[in-house]
Amino acid sequence: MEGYDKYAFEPFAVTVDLAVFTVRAGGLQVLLIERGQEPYIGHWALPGGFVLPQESAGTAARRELAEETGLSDVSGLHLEQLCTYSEPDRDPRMRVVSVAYTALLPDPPEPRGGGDAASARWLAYDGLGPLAFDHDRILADAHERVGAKLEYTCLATAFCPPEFTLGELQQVYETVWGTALDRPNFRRKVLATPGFVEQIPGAARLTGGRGKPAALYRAGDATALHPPLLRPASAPARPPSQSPSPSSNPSPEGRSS
Amino acid sequence: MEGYDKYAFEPFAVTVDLAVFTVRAGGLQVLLIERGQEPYIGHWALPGGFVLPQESAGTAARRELAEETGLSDVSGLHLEQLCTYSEPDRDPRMRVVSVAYTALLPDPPEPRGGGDAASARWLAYDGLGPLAFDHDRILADAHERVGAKLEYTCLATAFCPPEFTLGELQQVYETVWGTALDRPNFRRKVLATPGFVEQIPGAARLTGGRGKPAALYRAGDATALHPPLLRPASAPARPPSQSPSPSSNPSPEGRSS
DNA sequence: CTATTTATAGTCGTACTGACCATTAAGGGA
DNA sequence: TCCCTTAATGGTCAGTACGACTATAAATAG
Repeated sequence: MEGYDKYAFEPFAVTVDLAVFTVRAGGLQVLLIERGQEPYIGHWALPGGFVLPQESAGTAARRELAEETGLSDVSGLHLEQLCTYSEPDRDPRMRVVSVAYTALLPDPPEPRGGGDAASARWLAYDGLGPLAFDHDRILADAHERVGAKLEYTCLATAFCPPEFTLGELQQVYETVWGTALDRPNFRRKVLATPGFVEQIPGAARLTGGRGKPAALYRAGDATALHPPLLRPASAPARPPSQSPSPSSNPSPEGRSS
Repeated sequence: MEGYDKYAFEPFAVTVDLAVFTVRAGGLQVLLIERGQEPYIGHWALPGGFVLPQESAGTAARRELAEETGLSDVSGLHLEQLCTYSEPDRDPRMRVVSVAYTALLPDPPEPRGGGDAASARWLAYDGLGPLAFDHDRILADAHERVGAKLEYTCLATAFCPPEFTLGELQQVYETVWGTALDRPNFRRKVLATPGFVEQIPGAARLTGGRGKPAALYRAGDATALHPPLLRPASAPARPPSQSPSPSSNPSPEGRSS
């Protein structure tokens, strides 16, 4: 911070990029926009935009989240700073430093074309083609972060609507991790963690028609999971197959995919 | 990323700030510089500086680390991006977005006055007065991050010299967490984790004169701790008393201390 | 009515952990 | 020299957590 007058500094453009996840149709989906201009015209990219002069990056991220999803109230959603990407050549047009955020949505609406998004859509995380800029890497980092936070926080309820069954909560874990979990054991663990979920007395939901009705739960007030709910060491292969996260090294520097 | 021509954007200055920790004299110490000009003249601040036009934030952080510590080779040191701080008013002079990094050093030298640091010094983490800008918050976030990563990674060896005893390794945990740990249990846990440490055959070190000589160990090649080594729920009070982390909310937005 | 599906309840053995106790090997002081 | 202190090391034991598994209940599909 010393030496404002000793070092010349170059102005940077500062943007936010959003990796917005949801669990729908039994799979993990990501909100993406299709680029309508060069560079990377026709490629999918993460939604995002410039940080305005009077707002913080977090404020900008929440504003963009509202614009891109079309949701009128995004104040209750989970939004978390992921990492900042600053490779000098990550945007061929100019020097852009981007602060990436991750958001989790329960049961999202189809995105409207509002904001500056040409055409925003929910796409399955698996089998995504190459994204624009370094967004492959950002998305992989975001996926890894979300998967890790499911282990030791109560974050999974952020993917669920206000009332949910334990089966739906388990599907969140299975979808993000790409692994199958033992249902009785999962249930035992969740219920043994105070404040993770609380049962709604007398309520039950028919599970898509078949099977015994499941009790409904609300998110509790706990935020941490002690002890954590660790994902199995090796993924025992689940129906919606999951590509293993390509970023084994979480360091954000050193490469621009 | 769409709409470069629709939104006007204001240029930002982009800097890096470093929270550099070491364990010395039985306490946690931080590398700080004393500000020689307004604002916050006379206050202590985290070392840092501008990101240069042709470098990434990570490159800038490593360059600043070498300049401020006076170390000739910082390539092997642990350096990790922490968070980006972007409150519009965090620097009264201009709009500065700062990418914060955390570094861990074993047995560091006294900092020379090189680089642009007026006077850099190692200060005890406990009992620090208010720092310049929002550096109190950055430092608290860094401390919390380091403490958390000790739980589920093998990061603790980054605080230790190439050869160390298990007692020294335990002191790292106790110093960062501010809690006392049971020595036999700690030993059992560390040795039961494959690749955490490996014994140097036949080597032993006299522990400051008194007591049985301790075996020497090297850092292993493992990076993760499965299962994790969780810190005790409540801190059972250790000699170097530790101020509980003032940032219970890890979100980096919303306030500028 | 029967098979199927899903939720829920419980069992059992292993692994891990926290709280201890015991032994070994060094130095310091009377 | 003998004994005490200090620190490393080795071990026990019980409680908890967890993975694998079996069993029962309550709904629908045919």
